[in-house]
Amino acid sequence: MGWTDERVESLKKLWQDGLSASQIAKQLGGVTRNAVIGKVHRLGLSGRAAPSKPARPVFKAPRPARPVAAPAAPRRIQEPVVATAAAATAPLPAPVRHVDEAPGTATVLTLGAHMCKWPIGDPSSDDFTFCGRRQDEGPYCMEHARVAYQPVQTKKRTGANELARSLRRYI
DNA sequence: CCCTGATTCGC
DNA sequence: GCGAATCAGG
Repeated sequence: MGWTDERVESLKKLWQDGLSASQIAKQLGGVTRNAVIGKVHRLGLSGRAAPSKPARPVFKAPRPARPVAAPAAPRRIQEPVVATAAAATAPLPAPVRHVDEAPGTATVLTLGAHMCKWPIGDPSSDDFTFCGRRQDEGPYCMEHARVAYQPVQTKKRTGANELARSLRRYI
C-alpha cells in the first residue's frame, strides 16, 4: 500500500493527536510502525504537539555523588552539547542528609554501613531510597527487623503449621 | 520483554 | 520516497 493523499492526511492527524507510530500503523493498516515513522520523518513532523512523554532534553544530571569519605575530586563537568532551556535549571543541591529518625532518607549513594537497608519505593525509580535509620538487627533497624524476620508463625495453630511445613520444602 | 521514536541505508 | 533493520531509551 502506498501513501495516498488520504492516508497521509490521516497519518498527519493521528500523529498530531499524539498517537504512537504503532497505533497509527495499526489503524491505517497495511503499514508497519517503521513505515509510519519513516513517513513522519519525511514529512518533517517529527516533533509533536501532545507527546505522551515529555521526553527529557537528553540531559544527564550529574549524579550528586556524595559518598561518605570518598575523595570525590570536585571535577568540573563540561557540557559540550547544547543544553536546552529546560536543562538550564538544575541546581542539584545535594545537601548532606542527616540520618535521623525519618525513614527513607538514605539513597543508594548515601547508605552507610550501619544504616537500615530496608528498601523504600520502587528500586527502578529515581526516588528510591533506603530506610537509613540506625541498624539494629541484621541489616535493618528495629522496626524493619521485626517485619523482615517474622515468617509464618503465630495465628491459627491448625493448618498454619502444615502450611509452613509444606512451604519449607520450597526454600 | 514490552514499548517508544530516531536513524541508517539498500532498494 | 520507501521501510526494514537497527539503535537508544523508558
